[in-house]
Amino acid sequence: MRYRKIPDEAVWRLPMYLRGLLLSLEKSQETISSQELADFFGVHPWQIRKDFSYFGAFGTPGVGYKVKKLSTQIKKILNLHVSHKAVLVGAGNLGAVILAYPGFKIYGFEITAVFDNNPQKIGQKIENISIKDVSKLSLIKRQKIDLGIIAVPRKAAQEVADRLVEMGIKGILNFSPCRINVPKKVKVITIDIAMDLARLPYYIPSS
Amino acid sequence: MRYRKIPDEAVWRLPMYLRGLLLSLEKSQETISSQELADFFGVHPWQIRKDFSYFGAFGTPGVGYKVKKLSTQIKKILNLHVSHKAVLVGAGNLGAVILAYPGFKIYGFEITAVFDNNPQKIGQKIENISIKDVSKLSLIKRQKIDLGIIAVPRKAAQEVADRLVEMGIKGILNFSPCRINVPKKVKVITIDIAMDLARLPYYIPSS
DNA sequence: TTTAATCTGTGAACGTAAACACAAGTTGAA
DNA sequence: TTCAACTTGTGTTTACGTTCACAGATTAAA
Repeated sequence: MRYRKIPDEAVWRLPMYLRGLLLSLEKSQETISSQELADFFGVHPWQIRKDFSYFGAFGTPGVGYKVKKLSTQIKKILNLHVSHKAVLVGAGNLGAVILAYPGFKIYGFEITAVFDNNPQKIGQKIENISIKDVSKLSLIKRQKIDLGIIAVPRKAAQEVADRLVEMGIKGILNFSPCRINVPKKVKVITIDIAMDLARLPYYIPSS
Repeated sequence: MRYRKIPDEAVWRLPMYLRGLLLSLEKSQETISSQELADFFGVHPWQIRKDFSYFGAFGTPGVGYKVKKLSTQIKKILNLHVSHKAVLVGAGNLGAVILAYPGFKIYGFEITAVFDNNPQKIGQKIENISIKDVSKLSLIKRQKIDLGIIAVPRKAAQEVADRLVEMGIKGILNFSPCRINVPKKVKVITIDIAMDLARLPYYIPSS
């Protein structure tokens, strides 16, 4: 394959494909075709093949893809072949849900530290992790944590992000409904539930 | 303006612009330029002007946009000028967080019904809404509810979605980590936290 | 009234991604 | 060994979205 710029969209879709593959793997399926995968997600098979082709040739003509092999390769592309440690800031209701969320494991994520600024919460444990004072965030420097999850009120989000960047965090999942500014080398993904909900009514014919 | 197909991406960005406008409105700002708005989100001003232009001309050359007027117009475009009622299915930890989430209000959303299948939860109240048996979902037909929020385990998600569609729900916000099949007229947005997190490590140089 | 500064709205140019079509590889049956 | 059925990988075409550049509208100052 000649060199070609990899579309952001292709990278964006890989985790989706990976989820499907891991599900097939659970069902002990050995091989899967682009058609099967496509049906699973409601996309076109050529889209999937094209996306894979940016990263190499993983399949066998006439057969399809080895589920196990392909999922391993996608994990490698996404840098998910090694497990990642994450720090959670904000131990409120949302923080508790995130901590208890079972879905992180299949991607190899582990939340190993939790911080909050509420004195009543500091020292308590949720999901077997004791909540520490956010002013002691530098504690995470000893561990190899490269991801941060922000689940604090909007007004505190930017400050927390700044601190996380100082501590060497490379990627941030932000649940506060606001943009946060970080150096270019740090990747931020913001999840804004209300905004997502606000996208629905456009497609609903008004009553 | 000549007729032109409106890019999905433009629609997608409108709720973002709206959030910025509502924030400016809180600060009693009267007018705002595309440049100001753009700086706020880290995008280009011509992108914003172009996006608006698909829906009409809202600004004044030499002045900018009236914050209040523009936000009203965007709300109208997004069909957010009327408030929307939503039903929540799944009163677990995640459900409780969603119910308590303060961000829905500014877009005019209100969760007016909650369902679960756990007998221990049915009858209890959270946020002053009593949890009802999911088998009695048809109760919502009397109310004018057009949005559904799914916060149940993956295996139950499709079934819940089917029921919601039966009840006439037009849009679904799905927090289960799976695709759900619905008729074309129903719009679904799926939020998969783990998948979003899985998108980060690609951008992190491996250690 | 004139001029300079400001800012919007939009056609056109450009760049990127999706969709297509098919060559080439693989399998299994005849 | 041959042929038919199947599936991948990718160059090309088409569609779409972004960026650009500027005409035209507005304001404020001279």
